[in-house]
Amino acid sequence: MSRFADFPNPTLAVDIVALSVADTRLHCLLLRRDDAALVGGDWAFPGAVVHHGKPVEEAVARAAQIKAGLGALHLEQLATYGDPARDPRGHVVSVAWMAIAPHALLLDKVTANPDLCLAPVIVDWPGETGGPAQALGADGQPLRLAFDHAAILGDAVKRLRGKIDYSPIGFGFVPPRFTLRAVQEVHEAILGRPLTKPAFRRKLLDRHPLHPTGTLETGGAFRPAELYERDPAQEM
Amino acid sequence: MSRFADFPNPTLAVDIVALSVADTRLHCLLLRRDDAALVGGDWAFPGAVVHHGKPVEEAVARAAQIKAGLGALHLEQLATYGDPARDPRGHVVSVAWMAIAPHALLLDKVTANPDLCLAPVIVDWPGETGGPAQALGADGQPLRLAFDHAAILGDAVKRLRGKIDYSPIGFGFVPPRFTLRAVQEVHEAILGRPLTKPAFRRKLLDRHPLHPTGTLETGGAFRPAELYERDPAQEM
DNA sequence: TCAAAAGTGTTGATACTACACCCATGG
DNA sequence: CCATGGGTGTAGTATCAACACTTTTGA
Repeated sequence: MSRFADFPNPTLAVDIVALSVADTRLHCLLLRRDDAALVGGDWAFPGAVVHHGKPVEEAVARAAQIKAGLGALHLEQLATYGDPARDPRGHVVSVAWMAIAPHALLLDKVTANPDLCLAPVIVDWPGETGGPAQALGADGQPLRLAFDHAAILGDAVKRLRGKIDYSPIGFGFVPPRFTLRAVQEVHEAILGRPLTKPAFRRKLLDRHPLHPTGTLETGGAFRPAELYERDPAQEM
Repeated sequence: MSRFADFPNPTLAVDIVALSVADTRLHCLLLRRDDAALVGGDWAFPGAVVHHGKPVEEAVARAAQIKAGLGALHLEQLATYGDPARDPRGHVVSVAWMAIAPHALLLDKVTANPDLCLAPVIVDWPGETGGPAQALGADGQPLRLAFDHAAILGDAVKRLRGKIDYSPIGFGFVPPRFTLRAVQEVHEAILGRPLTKPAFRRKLLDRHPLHPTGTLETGGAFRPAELYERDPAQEM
């Protein structure tokens, strides 16, 4: 390490793109910035600096748990963003991570912390083209995101769209017991288009080992749907 | 940046996984290490340290061009590896990049630099399971790779296998004018299994805008194949 | 004219979509 | 018994893999 100390080093950080689905729409967790004028936006993803000698995952845990209050959830590395101009305060290279959680879990943290918000996510581009994404405020207007976080958000959506079909990642958005309709809403929110119910049900049931629990949804009007759960041996 | 200078920082570096296909087998470019005892292996991917204020891509260019002599080729970020123990000399977080090139291009660099080699790549795991990969020496025995480079190599192959079907990335392994058979060999090398010719031809021609050039392959015995080229407007 | 590889046509199986339909429940 | 969403059956279509076949060249 003596050899490396000679080089002037960029700072290394992580940013957490925490996502959930509600009302057939993707939402992301954002943290209010005091220094909006300095960092070029009012809102940003929760982040943390990587410390020397500690795993990158330690910074991820710090950003996700302490700053945003998240517990155990699905975490996946997205990409690393290294433009020297991305942070006006200095050269900060950031490893972006995507966190997937049921909406209620993120909502709890938002109500507990007034500096957090859960903003609906909008993408302009169709399919898997790629590009930046927007987060909407309570008034329906796009929020000003700091740094390159609009681009990171777009990359997160692109990653999700690319793997939602074949991977079990969609189950990260629903509680351990869920209706098939809830999973369908997750897929519709991510893909940004409606799906046909019978086709979706069948694909889901033969692609993933799901068990009907026998218990039914409660609280809804009309016929209650059956609750399913994933095979506990399966991982993301 | 004054705020960030307080934190002790890991060193940030890049590693280049340069890949090509020959003899229906994937090959990777490796650099001989003088310090094999220190870094835990005789061979490693070419790398470079990221300098403060310079884009990460600048380090990629340095690692790819100066150390390995590569020119313009397809580059794609793989992932970032941050285990504090991955480099015995100190905490070095590395952003791994995949470089795709025609085999002849890498072979030229290897013959020009005796510290480089182009090693066949072997994976134990089937399909898209994932896991570490091995690079073979001239004697057919696995080479000792430094750091976590066996895991990085495995991740590179996994990425390739995941996107070779729908993405045009396979064309990065062949020259601008190529036979369809050459592209098929690339796909077979990446997937690790034989493909049927008619199905492959049709899928390739449907999915990508390819133009027959009218000129034929030369130098082969038997019937020469037609040379195709990609639509110049298309990008990776 | 023969061997080997280029390139094409056809068929059978599979997967997916779309539509129609039945079921169960609260009011 | 009616409106509404849960859940299933069926048929048409597009996709894909395997096989057989024809074509073209060098020796």
